[in-house]
Amino acid sequence: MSSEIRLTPTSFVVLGLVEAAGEATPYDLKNMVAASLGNFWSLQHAQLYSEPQRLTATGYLAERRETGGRRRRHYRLAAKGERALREWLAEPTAELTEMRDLALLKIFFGANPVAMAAEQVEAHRGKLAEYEEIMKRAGADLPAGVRLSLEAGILAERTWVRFWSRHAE
Amino acid sequence: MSSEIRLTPTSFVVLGLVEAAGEATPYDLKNMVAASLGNFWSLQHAQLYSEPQRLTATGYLAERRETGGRRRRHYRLAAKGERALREWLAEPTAELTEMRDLALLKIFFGANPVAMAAEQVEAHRGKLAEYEEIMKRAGADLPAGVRLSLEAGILAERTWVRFWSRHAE
DNA sequence: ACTTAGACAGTCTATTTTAGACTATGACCG
DNA sequence: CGGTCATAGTCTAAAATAGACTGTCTAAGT
Repeated sequence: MSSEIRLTPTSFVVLGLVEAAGEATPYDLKNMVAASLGNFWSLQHAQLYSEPQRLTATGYLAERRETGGRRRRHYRLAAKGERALREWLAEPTAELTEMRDLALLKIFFGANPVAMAAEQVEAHRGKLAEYEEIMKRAGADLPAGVRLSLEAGILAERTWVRFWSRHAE
Repeated sequence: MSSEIRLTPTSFVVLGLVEAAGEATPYDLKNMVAASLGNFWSLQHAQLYSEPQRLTATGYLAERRETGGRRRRHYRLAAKGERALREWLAEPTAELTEMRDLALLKIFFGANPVAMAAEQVEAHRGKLAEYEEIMKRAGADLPAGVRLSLEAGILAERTWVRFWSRHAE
């Protein structure tokens, strides 16, 4: 439990996922991210190995290490982590969606929108279809928060499909 | 012109802005970012001091330094930078919008959406109003690409206002 | 029994980016 | 002349990214 660290969004992603799983290895986390929140909050898989170590060193997580075989590390929430997560969840934020859209950046600097549009429409349609599929299959059993963020993703993708379609000529 | 560097989106932001300005100091760039693309592609102002140096060292930009006073550095596009920018603009991308939304992340992990919604509606309404104001005042004279990305921002903000309003109860 | 392909699981490094404190210069006002 | 505000720039530690690289286990085919 060395000197304190700053808790970043990445930290809360780890804390939140570990809580949801009860106990998880970095590899589990990686799969959880890929299947859900990775769609709207991307991070490097290497982070899912280093961040839990940071959080363990400072008492937010507890680690249990396999003695044989791959000596995997299994993490669970420590009381301190639980508390930190609760507090973070309770605190509303006025921070806005931050977006990074390479296609839009190119347009801004004068790239030809028609040339961009075809690929973008297709890519966004694909994402939209994927989300709608998840919603159709699993929508009803999803935890409320997960479903809500999925809905947000669907709305956002629809917006982009509309936007780019308009410029596809 | 030392060993090559990787050109990142940040590099193209600098190249693009320098081209638009003809010649610019980091401080000019900082103001340009704040007034326009900073809304949809955030970056640290310190980057606008270090990135042009990187680009100058590798021949993408040319630097002219004031001899007296503040010894400001003025940058303009070198032929190599011009070429790189052209190529980047011409190349379409299938990369999707990447978004980072703290409020949504909290919701995902079970935060109370009603508690989040009030602040979010207000913040997004504010942003939307700001964009619409710019569009109303300057819309007609804006370069096409700039106007288009502004339109995209407006659509996105409307989507978010609608989403959060629905949950504001 | 042996091998090998593919899924599973994790590590590493260099570079970039972020957060944000800190410093300095010039211009104008009383 | 001194203060204050806008202008302009620097610095550092910590965190994140890109992506190559290395192992381990299982199961199917030979």
